[in-house]
Amino acid sequence: MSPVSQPRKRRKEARPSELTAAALGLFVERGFAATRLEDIAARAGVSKGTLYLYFDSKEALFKAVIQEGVVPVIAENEAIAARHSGSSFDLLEKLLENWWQKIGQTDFAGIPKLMIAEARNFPEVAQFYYENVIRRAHALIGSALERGMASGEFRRMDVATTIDVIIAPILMLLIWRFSMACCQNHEGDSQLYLQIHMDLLRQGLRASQV
Amino acid sequence: MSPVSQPRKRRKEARPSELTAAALGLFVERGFAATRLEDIAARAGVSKGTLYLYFDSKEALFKAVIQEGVVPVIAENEAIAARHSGSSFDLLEKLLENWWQKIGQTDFAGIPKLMIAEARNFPEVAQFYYENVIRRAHALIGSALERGMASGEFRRMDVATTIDVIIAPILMLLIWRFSMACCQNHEGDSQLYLQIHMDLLRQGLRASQV
Amino acid sequence: MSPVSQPRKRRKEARPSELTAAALGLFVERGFAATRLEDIAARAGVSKGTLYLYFDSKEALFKAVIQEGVVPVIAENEAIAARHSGSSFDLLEKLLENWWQKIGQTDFAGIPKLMIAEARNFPEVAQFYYENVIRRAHALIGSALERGMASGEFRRMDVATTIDVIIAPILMLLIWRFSMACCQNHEGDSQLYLQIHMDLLRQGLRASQV
Amino acid sequence: MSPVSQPRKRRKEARPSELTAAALGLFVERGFAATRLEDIAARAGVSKGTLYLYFDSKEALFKAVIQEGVVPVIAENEAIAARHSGSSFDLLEKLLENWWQKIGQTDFAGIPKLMIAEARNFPEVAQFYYENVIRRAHALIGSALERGMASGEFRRMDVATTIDVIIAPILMLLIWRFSMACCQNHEGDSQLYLQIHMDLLRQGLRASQV
DNA sequence: AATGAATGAGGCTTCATTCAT
DNA sequence: AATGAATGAAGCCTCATTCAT
Repeated sequence: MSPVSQPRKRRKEARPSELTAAALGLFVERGFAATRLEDIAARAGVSKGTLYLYFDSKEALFKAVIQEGVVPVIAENEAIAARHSGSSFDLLEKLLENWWQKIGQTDFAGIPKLMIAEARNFPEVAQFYYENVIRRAHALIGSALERGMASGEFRRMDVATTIDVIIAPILMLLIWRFSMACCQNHEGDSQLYLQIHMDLLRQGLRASQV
Repeated sequence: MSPVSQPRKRRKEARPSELTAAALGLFVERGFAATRLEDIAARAGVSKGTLYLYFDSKEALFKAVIQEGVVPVIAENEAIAARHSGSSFDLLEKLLENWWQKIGQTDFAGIPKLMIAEARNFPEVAQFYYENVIRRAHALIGSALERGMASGEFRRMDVATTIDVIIAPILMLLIWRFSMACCQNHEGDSQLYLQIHMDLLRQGLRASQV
Repeated sequence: MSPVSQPRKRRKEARPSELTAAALGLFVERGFAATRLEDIAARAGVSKGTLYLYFDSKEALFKAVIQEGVVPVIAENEAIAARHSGSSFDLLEKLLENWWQKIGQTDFAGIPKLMIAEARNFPEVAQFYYENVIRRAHALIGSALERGMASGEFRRMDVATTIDVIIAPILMLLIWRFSMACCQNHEGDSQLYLQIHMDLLRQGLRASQV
Repeated sequence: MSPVSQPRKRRKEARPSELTAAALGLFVERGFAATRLEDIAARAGVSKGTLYLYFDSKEALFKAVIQEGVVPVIAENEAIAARHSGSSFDLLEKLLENWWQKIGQTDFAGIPKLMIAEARNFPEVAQFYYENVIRRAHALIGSALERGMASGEFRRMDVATTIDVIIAPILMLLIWRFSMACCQNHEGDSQLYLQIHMDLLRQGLRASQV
């Protein structure tokens, strides 16, 4: 209860996320199989055995990494959509902006690459991620598109597939950053990339003015 | 000299690509580190040791897989672009069509996912892939965009970044197929997906009609 | 802090030499290449993996075996020579006696056979052994011979080559013990062997009395 | 029967010894276990499979190497001893001279090192070598010593052990050449070495005058 | 007789996991 | 709670041996 004991306690409670953070970094960098628990422990500043105090196995650690990666940004965006009143395209931009703040510019940005690389090795985890992130994100975009079509702002389209096409460049931005980006000698400008994506969509989705 | 002696020789020459084909399949499915050479050998119908008659190591096999994945479809597309005379958007569609035939519907479709998952573990291979595939593909799209801007068909844009945005959904189509696709209960319709992508682009790239 | 915690630590420190001892025995018996790490581990009462906690590789273990085999007997003999005051032949006998006590009758006796069998496969190790053992031993014998020649006790001779001839039977005694000795049905009497060697030398080195 | 067919036939008959010669060289250089049959085949200028036309296994090849190494020099020396009429020391010198010509300066010189290194792995081969080479060589030296003692030329001695001491430097000369010799920067002078050995023996074996 | 492609047992090495401290 | 020494299963790779040509 003394102030001295606080850092210790906070430390203890913070441990799991310190460990998953270290694990996420290495899993993204090298892949699940090629990452050694010893390296994760070293990066987190603990010993190998300590990992087993918090996670039953390497696989359990992986699951925790992904589950922790499902941050409440989806819920946030659902709330944003719920109270949005402007144009549908504005909504899409707001959602993207929030995603960019909460995911794209944080360590969680590595999750998509990791999940894609390991989906087939961990089908249940992939399923979990799909249900809790992808499906909800799709629904979110989908309702924005439906809303825009209903109002006449967007042209008619196959919504389900259009969602995939819209999301693809956004995911790819992150995937690229954690894979081939090192091969490019020029820095990619994420802001510009996202802006161009939205520019294309603004015009591409618009109901043709006759 | 006799035709009888051929099968042996033909086998010898055909082996490497039989092996890389098997390896590609498993690398895409499980990742490089999680794939056992024994499984690759089994899939190719040979023994473990046989792999070493053709490749020095697992890593060398990986390199061969990627290098063999650089099929001449790029050159083909360069030729298509060179002799194209219609609208620039038509050119983009032709290039996509050929890519879909030669890559998207073949075993090579797995290469992008594999390369993305392993890029950081094999920087030289990634560099090779970048130089020989990505850079040339970018140049190809880029010249089509420039051509369309020059003719007034396309609106003005930051070409370099727009290329990335345009390519992203195409790459993502393949990446998805070899990763999260298994989580979806509905079949993805690739044709529809590509068509929608092109629809969005057709309208999105068009110079605004006053 | 408690004495109870000691055994673990003591073990940790004692391990390397337990392992090299086991390795020496098997390397001498079967040769480096024909010895399996698993057998070394078994002889030392540990598991295969434990070896790698202390040595990076089989080759590193070999090096350690040799380096540990360079016991300070040479230094001891150098000290003996430095303070010797009797006849030069007496000195040779003292050196031999000490060598016999500290090397010939211990596990280190196997080193010469091992080193000879593997010298060409491990040139750097051989070089190390040569510099730290052989060269110093030669210098030691050499100075005894010079001393004896100077005093008139020994006849004139080509010292460098004579050293080799003198050492040969001593090395051979050990080499034989770890190789062909098993083919003989009679026990070799090392004491007698060494005594006869010295007898031949006593008379063979003596300056002719005219 | 045509002259043209001769080289072929000679070739065929010569094969086994070409193969054992290549094998001896590599066995001596690297040891039995560390030598690959492929390298032996390559050195002999044949393919790996060809070895199995002449030898059942790697071990059989090793046996053949040793057996072929038991050249009739022993028989020769036995004949020399039988017809010798001069001093006993002269006989020892003659035997050594012949050995030096027929073994010491030929490829067979590597046999002792090889046999010593592998004796414990191939006890039957070692036994064979012991019976057919070592025992007979010992008997030869032994009878010369007995002869010299009987005539009063040599002093009294334990013959069996003295033989070992006498032979040791001779064996060591060869063993050294194929092991540690590479560590010395100066060339060893074998002639001088053998001469010094005999000088020591001449004086060392002599019956004390007076 | 000769080849060399193919095999698969076996060894070195790694690393997830356990457990005594 | 934390450590890190120890384990042993498993994978990469080698190479003696076989066999179709």
